[in-house]
Amino acid sequence: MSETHEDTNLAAALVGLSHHVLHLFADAGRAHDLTQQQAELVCAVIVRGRVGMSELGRALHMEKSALSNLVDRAEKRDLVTRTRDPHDRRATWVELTPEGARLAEATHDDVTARIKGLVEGLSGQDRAHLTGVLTQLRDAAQG
Amino acid sequence: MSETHEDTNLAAALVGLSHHVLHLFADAGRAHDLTQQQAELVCAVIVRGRVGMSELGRALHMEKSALSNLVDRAEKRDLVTRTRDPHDRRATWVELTPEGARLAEATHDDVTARIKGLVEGLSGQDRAHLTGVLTQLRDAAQG
DNA sequence: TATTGTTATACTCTATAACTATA
DNA sequence: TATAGTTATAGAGTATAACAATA
Repeated sequence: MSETHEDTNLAAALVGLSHHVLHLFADAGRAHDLTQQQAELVCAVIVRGRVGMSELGRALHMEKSALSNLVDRAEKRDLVTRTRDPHDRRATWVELTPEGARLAEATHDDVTARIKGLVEGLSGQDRAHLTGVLTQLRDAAQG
Repeated sequence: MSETHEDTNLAAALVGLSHHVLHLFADAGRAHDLTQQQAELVCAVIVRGRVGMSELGRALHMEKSALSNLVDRAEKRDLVTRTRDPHDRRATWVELTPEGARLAEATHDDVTARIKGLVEGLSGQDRAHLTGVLTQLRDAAQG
């Protein structure tokens, strides 16, 4: 197999797997009456503790206006709260409510468990290697 | 690092990377005035040649009604056509129009190129290993 | 009866651009 | 001037359920 052809296979496998992984948020969220985007939002907040709108936009790859709307709806559903940063009054911090934290934890655990189930067919060596490579790729992508 | 902790890292890296990969469709599509979902649709069709609604729904992880709406809009924009299967008149085949095929090829090439750019920092050995593992995971996920 | 797909309804999500407030 | 975020508008995407047609 040529290198180019193999890269094409790599790309196809990565795209198919990415679809599957993000769909896990839809599945896990549905169990708690959260949309996929709401599930991604609360999981992104819980792993960061407290997070600004800009960082959240980068993490979720959303325009600031789309994120503002998403946070609006999440706030109405008592999942998150907004607070102003007193040191830079332009900035907003997003935090989970107790209810949001409860759903976020359940959803995050569910997604993580599903991913663990997905990779359990791999050898420990393959998993360790995969973790290193994926981390490197993700950091390169976000860098 | 414990195995459990390492699996958590694996899950986090996979989620972050999946976000990035699917966002490539949004970027690549925008260059041709396609939404992310339209870009995913025409790319899914071009790699399959001609495809039924059910298979498309599985590939894109969409409910049949959502897919029906997406294909409606794509048909209005002259990206795809629907034809009835004469052997099973319940079934519908989706094909690309010449215009749809042109945009699909450009978008697919663009996404593939971006993914190749992403993995070019890896050694040939790491890439080959990654291709094997990702293919295995994708097939397990879709199986 | 089961399957394939569409339609109806009511939301949620998103992009673009114009806007406010703060730095 | 630049940055952080919101609002307005209009359209795209989605889930649920009810529906029609075919197998």
